Amino acid sequence: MNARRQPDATRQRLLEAAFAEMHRNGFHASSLDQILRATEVTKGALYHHFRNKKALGLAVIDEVVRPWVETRWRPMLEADRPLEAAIAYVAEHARSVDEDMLALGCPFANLTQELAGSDPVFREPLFAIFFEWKRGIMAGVRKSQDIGEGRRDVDPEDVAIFIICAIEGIWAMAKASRCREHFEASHRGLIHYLESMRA
Amino acid sequence: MNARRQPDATRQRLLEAAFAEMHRNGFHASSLDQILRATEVTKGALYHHFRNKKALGLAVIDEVVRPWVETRWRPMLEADRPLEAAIAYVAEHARSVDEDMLALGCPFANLTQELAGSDPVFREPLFAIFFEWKRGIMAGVRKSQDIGEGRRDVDPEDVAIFIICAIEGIWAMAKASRCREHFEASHRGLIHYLESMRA
DNA sequence: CCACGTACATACTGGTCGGTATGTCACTCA
DNA sequence: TGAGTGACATACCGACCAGTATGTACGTGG
Repeated sequence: MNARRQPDATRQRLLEAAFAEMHRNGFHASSLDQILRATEVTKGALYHHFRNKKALGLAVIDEVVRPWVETRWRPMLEADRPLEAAIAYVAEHARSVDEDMLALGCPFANLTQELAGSDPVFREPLFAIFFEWKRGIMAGVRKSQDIGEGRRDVDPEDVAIFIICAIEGIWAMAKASRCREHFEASHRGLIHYLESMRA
Repeated sequence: MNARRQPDATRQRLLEAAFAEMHRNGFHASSLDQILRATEVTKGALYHHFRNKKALGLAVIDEVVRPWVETRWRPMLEADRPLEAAIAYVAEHARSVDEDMLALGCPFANLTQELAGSDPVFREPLFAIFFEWKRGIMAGVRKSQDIGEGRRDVDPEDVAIFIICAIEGIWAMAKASRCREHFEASHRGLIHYLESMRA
C-alpha cells in the first residue's frame, strides 16, 4: 500500500507491460485491462500517467521500440569494417533468435504494419525510427566505401532501404513459416546480397 | 425483395467486401456490421453463408488472397527468360502501384503479420500461399539456371525465400514512409539483387 | 501541523462487438 | 398442392472495451 508510491517505476512497468502486450497482440487488440492485470496497477494509475490508450502506444513506440531498434544497428556503425560486421551480425542473428521471438516477430515491423498505414499520428514516430535506421545503415555503407571495403558503384540510400526492407520481410515471413530452416535460408539470401556489396 | 435470392452472388459480394475491409483494417479490426452495411446484406444472410467471423476470414484468404498472390507470380514462371521477366516486372511494379495501395499494403503480408504468428488455423492457409509462391519462384530460378540465364552457384530455395521476404518487406516499409521515392529505391535494391543472379 | 497536489484506487457508463434465436418467404419436388 | 428446405431478415444478448467520475491516502512545502 505505502510502498506503491513510485511514479517513475509505475510508469516504466506500464510501458514494459504495454510493450509486451502490443508485441503479442498488436496495438488495437491490446487490452488495457490485461495490461493492468499484468502489472497489478489500477486504471486510475494508468490514466494518471497516460492521457489515453493512444498516448500509451506512442510512449511505447518512442521509449521502448525506438531504443530496441537502435541498439541493434548501432554496433555495426561503430565497427572498423561495417560490411563485415553486418555480415557476421546477420549470420549470428539467424541462429540467436528464439522460437518465441520467431512467432512474435519484430516489434517495429508489427506496429508499422498495423498502424503506419492508417494513422498519421502513429506513422510519424514509426517513420522516424525507419529514418534513423536508414541513416545509420547509410553511414555504415559510406564508411565501408571510404575504407575500400565496399563497392562504390551503388547508392548508399538504395542499399540501406533495401536492407531494412529485407530484414523486416524476413521477420514477417518467419511468422508464416515458423520454421527455423526457412528463417536461416532467408538470412543466407541477405548475406548473399551483402557479400555482393564487397568491393 | 424477390430479386435477392442469388446465394452465389451474395456470398461473393460478402467475400469481396470482407476482403476490402480486412485489407484496410486487418482481420480483428474488421467489423461484420460494417461489411453488412457495405454489402447491404443482413446478418442472417452472412451467418447463413459463413459459420462465424473466422470462417469468413479463412474463406477470404483461400478464395481471394490466394488467387491475388498467384496471379502476380504466375506470368513470370511462364516467361521464356524468367529472370529477365522478373527484373522487368519489379521495375514496372515500382511505378504501377498507386497511392492507395501503397498505404494499404500487400493483403497477404498484412494478414500474415496479423494472424500467422498467433493462430495456427490462420497460419496454415497463409503458409500454403507462401509455400506455393516459393515453389513458383524456385521453378523460375531453376528454369533460368537450366537455360543458362541465371547463375548456378546459388540455392534456388534460398533465392526464392529471400525474394519473397524482400518483396513483403518492401510493402511493409512503404507503409511507414508512404513515399514513392523510398518505394522505388527499395525496388532498385531488389533489382540490383536480381541482376546479381545473372550468369 | 496542515493544506494541497501527486499518485493512485474503485465503481461505473455508453458503445460496439461477435454471435444467436426466431421468424418469414420463395421455390422445389414428391 | 403442400411439406420441406434453402436463403435470407430482425431483434436481441452478454461480453468486453476505452474512458470517466469520484474518492482517498501519502508526503512535502509553508
